[in-house]
Amino acid sequence: MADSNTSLHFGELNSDEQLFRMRHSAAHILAEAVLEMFPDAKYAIGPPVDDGFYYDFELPRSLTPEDLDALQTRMTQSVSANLSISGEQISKESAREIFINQPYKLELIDDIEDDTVGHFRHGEFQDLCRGGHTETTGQVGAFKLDRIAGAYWRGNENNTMLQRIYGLLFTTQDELDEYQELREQARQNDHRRLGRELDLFSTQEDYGPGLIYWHPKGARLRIEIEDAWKKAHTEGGYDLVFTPHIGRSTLWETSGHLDFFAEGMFSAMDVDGDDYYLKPMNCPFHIQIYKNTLRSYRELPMRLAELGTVYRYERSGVLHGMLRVRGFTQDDAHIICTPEQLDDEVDGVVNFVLELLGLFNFQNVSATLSTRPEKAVGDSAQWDRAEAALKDAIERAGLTYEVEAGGGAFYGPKIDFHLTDTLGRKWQCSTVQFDFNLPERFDMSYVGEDGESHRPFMVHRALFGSIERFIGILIEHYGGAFPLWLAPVQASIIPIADRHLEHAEAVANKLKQAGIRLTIDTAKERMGNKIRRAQLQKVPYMLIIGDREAEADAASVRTRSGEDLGEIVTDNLVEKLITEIRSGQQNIV
RNA sequence: GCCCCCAUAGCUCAGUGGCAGAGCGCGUUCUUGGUAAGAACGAGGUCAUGAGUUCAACUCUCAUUGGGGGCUCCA
Repeated sequence: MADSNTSLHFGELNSDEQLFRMRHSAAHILAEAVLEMFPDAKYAIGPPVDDGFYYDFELPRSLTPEDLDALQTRMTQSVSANLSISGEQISKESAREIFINQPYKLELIDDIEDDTVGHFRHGEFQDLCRGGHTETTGQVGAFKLDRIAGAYWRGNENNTMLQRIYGLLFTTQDELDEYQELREQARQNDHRRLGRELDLFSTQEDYGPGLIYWHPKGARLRIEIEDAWKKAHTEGGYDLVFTPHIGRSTLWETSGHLDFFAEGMFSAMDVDGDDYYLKPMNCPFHIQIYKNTLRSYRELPMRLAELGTVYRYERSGVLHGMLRVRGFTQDDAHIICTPEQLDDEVDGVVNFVLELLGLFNFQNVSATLSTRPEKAVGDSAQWDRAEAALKDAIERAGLTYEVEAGGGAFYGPKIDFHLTDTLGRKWQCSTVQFDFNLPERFDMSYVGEDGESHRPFMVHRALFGSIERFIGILIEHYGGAFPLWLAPVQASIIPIADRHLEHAEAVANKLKQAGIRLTIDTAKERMGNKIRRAQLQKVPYMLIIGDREAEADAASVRTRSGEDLGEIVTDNLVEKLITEIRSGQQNIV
């Protein structure tokens, strides 16, 4: 446990540490304000976070937004008083006396292993705390209480639900304002908003939450992505398959899903007296394809890939746009291989992930390696082997990664790759998971060089994770302004007057023959308005057709970034667009 | 699932215990134009659903459904 912070001065601190202390002190000041407002409040914990701080409380009533304003005002008073913040180590006994009426603090004290605990105070306020504070309450910078949320005590859903107050805090008011401004801009890129504005997808709230309807433009985006995926997989040595959407209960009994994943599955449907289930995963089906005949080591590695649509019962509170849904399509594949092939296969998958994400210009991909949990199937030698294969692959690829010790599934270790949405929330997309369970349960085998039967290794992997989630993130990533090859509408042809329609159609035909997706805006509107409409739809190119262009068999080209490329002869325009489309697609492999 | 908030036109949102509103979008007509909004007129609503309180409920209360922010979960 850290001791008092008073020996350090701000000048010696790097700014991260300084900000951390400001946020931590602000949390204390918040707790002080809450205790003034509610003398009976029970206060729990209040750490700094990425954009500020929070503190959890048990209160006699629910907080309202007005309460936040009042609390903010009280906090400001404490800041103005510029009280000195001091800390010391005290015995657990004296701590228990101080916090005699604070059950959460007492629980924390009990769990601290040292003989002494940290005790911090400013003015009348005191808190159990390991330290890391500013010297006075006047040094906390610019803050704004932001929102109220619920949070379980110690993150356990069996415990009391506390009220959490989040505050934003930055060194200066300018930085705080800037952060709030940026956050507001980020909201403009929310995929749910853009999905509606750009007519990409919808959910039908009356007819089942968490189910995505792909509108023509969203479907086009998806088709382009799936086509690229299929091409890359075919070239990458995968075999594409299709499997059923439902299976008899016997399949799910063998796979263990009815034992371990029943809560995540939709209820059974009766078919001729048997229970059938919608698939929550594709694995058991791919395994059937493998097991359909006796396999030789010569056939391995076998890589079976499918854009497999699965349905999972997700609890209502977790659904979120396209990012967490109840029906989604995994770009799933199962690699079945010999132990000798393992390292190459894992390398191949990790590189494939990076190539595919590279196609969409995702930067700063971070990985998590999750290792053996306490309850696990398979022997430890296998686990060691698999974990080493994953770790080596990730290091050879030069990725930064975190290790989540014990975070693996009971059936095998895994690597996850996370992408970040517009509001900074991380979502698991790509994943590479070993499975020591299903090969056993389904008694998978191959005949080795030695003529004996062997158990193969099996790796689950998904590059996008789910098409829905990936495209949701992708919409935010591009802010709806997709690169030309992905744009649902690549060009909008804008005739200036009705007499230019004929040439507009001639240009359209040439572009269409080259496979370019376009619309002709024939509305009885001014050109300026048509440009505006195309602009709002984030159409990459606007092709203006007037007298001059009709004369020259050309179009005046405007980009959605507002650039005027001037008049381009139609044939050259086709060439230009095709080149740009191909270069976008060929970012891959 | 849990805590809090929310639900009014296709969208974004005002509003009141006593006749339902705006902007955008949509339709019609006029306008035929040169790089982000031409004009006029018009159509759109069981104010999410169900119960309750009231002379009277879109408005207050409760429940349900759905949405949002978190928490938990995501073998």
